[in-house]
Amino acid sequence: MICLNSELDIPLYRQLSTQIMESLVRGELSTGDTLPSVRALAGDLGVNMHTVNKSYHDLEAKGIIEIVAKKGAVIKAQDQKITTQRLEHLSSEFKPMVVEALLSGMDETKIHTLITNIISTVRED
Amino acid sequence: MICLNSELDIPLYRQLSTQIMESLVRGELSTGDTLPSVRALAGDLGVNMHTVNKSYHDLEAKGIIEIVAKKGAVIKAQDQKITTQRLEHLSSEFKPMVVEALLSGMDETKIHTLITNIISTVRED
DNA sequence: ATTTTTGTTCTATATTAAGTATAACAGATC
DNA sequence: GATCTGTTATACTTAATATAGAACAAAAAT
Repeated sequence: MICLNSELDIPLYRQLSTQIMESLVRGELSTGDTLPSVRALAGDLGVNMHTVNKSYHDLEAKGIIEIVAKKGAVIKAQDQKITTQRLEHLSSEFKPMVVEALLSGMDETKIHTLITNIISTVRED
Repeated sequence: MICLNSELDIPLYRQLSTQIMESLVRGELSTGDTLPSVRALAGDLGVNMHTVNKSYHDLEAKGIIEIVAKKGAVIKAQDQKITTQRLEHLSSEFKPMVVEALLSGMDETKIHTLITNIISTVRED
């Protein structure tokens, strides 16, 4: 179940993108599945059509879904090869947080444990 | 050496905060050290005084420095105890990236390796 | 004691991101 | 043919980011 919170300082369209990606990780969504229409989902979530549309295009830019004009959005098959470019992108996004964690007094082992716990909660929730 | 890039879609004040935190991790800055005045650093970096000021207050909010009015900004001693609250905050910030990494085809082991590499580059650079 | 430097505060402006709102278009579906 | 679809366009609001200039009062330097 998707649940958005406008009180958070995370944009609604990004909350939606993340939660759809989490559903994919959990296996609640699989390759070939069709996402609801932007109007239908916007109605369900109580947000504007354009907010959902932006999220879908966000997911398309990430290579997660494919939007077929005037038909709908379909989950794409995930590449199992990680490109060097993609790895560098992920690295630059992780870096500021790793620095923050280190300054909070966490060592490498504790950060690994944190990551492991996050993976567990994403898979179980 | 601090280097800002206005072409990136990361705010200048946040780039500055992160790079100061990296200097701390590397040991180039230590508890008790004084940061340059907001005007001096702004002049060196070619940005506005208020941008540096915002970064300093960002670091103060994170508990990294202490700003003494009309004197300067000093590096605070870092807490070595991680509160549950802080851990949950870090967890919620890491989560969207962990999900992205998983969908990129990375498994838990590969994410751990990525984190290890990031820590190495931050400490050596 | 005067000057300079300091962080702070205020006003102002410009740009961009985020979100909502409405409308119209044209292809796909029923 | 009517409905649903993603798309596109315009318009508006709010907030974040960044720059700019000015003024204030306390600290530091001379």
